[in-house]
Amino acid sequence: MDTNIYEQYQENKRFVAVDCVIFGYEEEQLKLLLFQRAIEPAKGEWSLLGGWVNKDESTEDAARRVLYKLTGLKDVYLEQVHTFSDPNRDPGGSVITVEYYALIKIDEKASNLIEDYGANWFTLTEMPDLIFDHNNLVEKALEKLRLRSSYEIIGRKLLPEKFTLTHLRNLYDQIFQRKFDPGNFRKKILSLKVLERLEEKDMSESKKGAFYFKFKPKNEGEFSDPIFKRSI
Amino acid sequence: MDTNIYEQYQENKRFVAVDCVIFGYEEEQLKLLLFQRAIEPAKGEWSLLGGWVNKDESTEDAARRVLYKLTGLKDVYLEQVHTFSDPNRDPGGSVITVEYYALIKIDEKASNLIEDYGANWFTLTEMPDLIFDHNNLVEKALEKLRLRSSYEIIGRKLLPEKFTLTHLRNLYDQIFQRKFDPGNFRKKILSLKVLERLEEKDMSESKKGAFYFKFKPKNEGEFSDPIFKRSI
DNA sequence: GCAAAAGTGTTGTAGTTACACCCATGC
DNA sequence: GCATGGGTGTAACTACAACACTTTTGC
Repeated sequence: MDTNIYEQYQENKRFVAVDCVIFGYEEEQLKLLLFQRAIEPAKGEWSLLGGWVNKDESTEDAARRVLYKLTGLKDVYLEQVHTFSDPNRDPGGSVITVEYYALIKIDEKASNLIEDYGANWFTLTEMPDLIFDHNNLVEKALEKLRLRSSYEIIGRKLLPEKFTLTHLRNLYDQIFQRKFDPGNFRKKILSLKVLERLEEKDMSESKKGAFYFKFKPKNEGEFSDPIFKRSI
Repeated sequence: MDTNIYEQYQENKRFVAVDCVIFGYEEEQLKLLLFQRAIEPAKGEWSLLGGWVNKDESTEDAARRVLYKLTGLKDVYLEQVHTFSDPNRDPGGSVITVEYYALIKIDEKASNLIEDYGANWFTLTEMPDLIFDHNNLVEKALEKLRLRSSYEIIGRKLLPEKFTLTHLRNLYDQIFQRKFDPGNFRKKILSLKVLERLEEKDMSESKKGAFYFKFKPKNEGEFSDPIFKRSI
């Protein structure tokens, strides 16, 4: 964009950043990707992945740009969470940040890149304290993820191609930090008819073996029923 | 704030605005307050109430500031909706806008001030087309209002001090754009025990008369049950 | 045969819907 | 007395939770 007729209001232009809460699923654990901050203030302390929103760039594009640089991944699921703008939230200066959460499949390509940035995966219970208001941001992202997970089965972007219902239940146990009843969870999920059973079994977890499932292709514009109809 | 160690990144500072979707309840109708835009581009066309976010001001403070200037009201209910940042959303230049919705009680003081600004109340069905992406913003705000209204009784900030259950139901009918069953709605609302029945009746709507109710004072930190436990 | 996870069935409860029905009163 | 909104009652349905039970198979 070349012209901007608002240039007369120049002096109240603001720093705008994005922060990403990155969720991944590895070793049957829901994990969070955290970084050691590269610039002052609080250099070296743990934080979310952040970056400036460039001139003439949308915040979502900015989030995708920093995520791509970091993981090499392009098809990342992103959802906007909230915008934080307290002028004192960042001791380095007044910065407005737009928060997103991202769901990514952890694979080796991504992992190698990630390591180069001194980043680390943490479980929700083992994560360190974060800088500024980032602990709040994580809490907000979790709330949003829970809301989303109660409207649709969220595993599509987190789980591998094929997975057992125990894997999926385990993911939900961790998102909601509670134990779902195995029988009830199975019936609920299968009643939604968004999964397709493969003929192959995972024999690693039990003698009997558990059937693998995969997501049916998602028809454009189609919405599944909410997973939990009650007391969201 | 005096120091800002980010000044080196100066050139990607951004214009940040707030836009407010203002809901009010008047003549038994849920209404939206719209404005004729005062500056170019699209000067004179209908839009939401907007304003710049000043240097070292939070977006919520900015929203309260523009609302106060407009209505003289200080205790406005505000909820952040979403942040829009497509560089082409505003033909005048690249502007990031943080959207809030506001619930206000329409009274005379406020009305007078509002009129001075060439603003007008519209019902959802009669509102004109809005500039830029503001139609989308209204839709988003409505979704958020519906979500909120299904978690708690929203009337506190919209209805007058005393009101009948028919008034409240009528408000909900309009928020959700559907008809609630009078009997079921009554039982549901009363079971939440957040309303107190007054001894006075409203005789204007029926021969029998309908009892007025008012909200019980809200205890700090107390959350009411979700209103609809099923299928939000 | 037994442990252990996979998978199925059963029962009770509570939120919700649809709708019938009574109440009070101004016309 | 009857129309009208106010207000109460009830039966059917459904989602859900709790939990008992069966299946399979490696050890």
